[in-house]
Amino acid sequence: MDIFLKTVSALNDETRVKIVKFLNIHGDCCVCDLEVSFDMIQSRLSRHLKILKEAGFLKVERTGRWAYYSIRTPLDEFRLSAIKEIMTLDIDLPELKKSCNS
Amino acid sequence: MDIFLKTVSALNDETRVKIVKFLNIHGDCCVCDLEVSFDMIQSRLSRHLKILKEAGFLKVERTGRWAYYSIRTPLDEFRLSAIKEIMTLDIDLPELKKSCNS
DNA sequence: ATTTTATATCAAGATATCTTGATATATAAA
DNA sequence: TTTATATATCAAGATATCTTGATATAAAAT
Repeated sequence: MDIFLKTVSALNDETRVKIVKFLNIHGDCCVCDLEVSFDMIQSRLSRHLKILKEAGFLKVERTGRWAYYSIRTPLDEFRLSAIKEIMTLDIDLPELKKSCNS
Repeated sequence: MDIFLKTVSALNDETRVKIVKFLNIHGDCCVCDLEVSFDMIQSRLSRHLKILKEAGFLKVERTGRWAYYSIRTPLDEFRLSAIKEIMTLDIDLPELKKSCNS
């Protein structure tokens, strides 16, 4: 039950739904690129990424000072179906902007 | 987006997850039977049922003074996959107890 | 008509989540 | 070794959600 609720509550936020769709479209992104793309302060973004990661939607790979977040694979059927549903949503996503020297 | 968040936030509560699993196992139940089965005060139960109904998981049929809640059909793929996931969860459900004269 | 039964809704306190700004950590550059 | 950059975490206020108890509605029984 706890894992299910963690999974579901991770999806229960407009910002995180946008992040999931954005990463599913663009693949790996470092935090600073997401920061400028979404025009979001860093602490807020970092927190949302952590929640999505701990709910099993994202993985991180660290290289130097950068942390690259992406959709975790493989995903179980429920998370997959959630992402599939998110991809059908008519959401206004920002453009991908590159900011750092990664 | 709004509908998706409504759907997801309906699942974001242990009580409602239990109700969904219970109704999926037992079929139609009136509120008072759920009330005694779950040993839950009526206003609380009524609120959770409303949230699940408005999120598209449940339907109500009224007969006399009774309101029978059940899993709505047909369900779209995402809601179906959520219920499927809920059915796999190892949750302690109460016994079905009959209370009213329905 | 009055009372009882089943359900819904509302107000208010308790609890959880989100956002911001400040601070911590850790790698790389100077 | 000092400074700059990238990311993470924490504290506190703002906002949302949950629970309870009180009240409302509406059908059936008396």
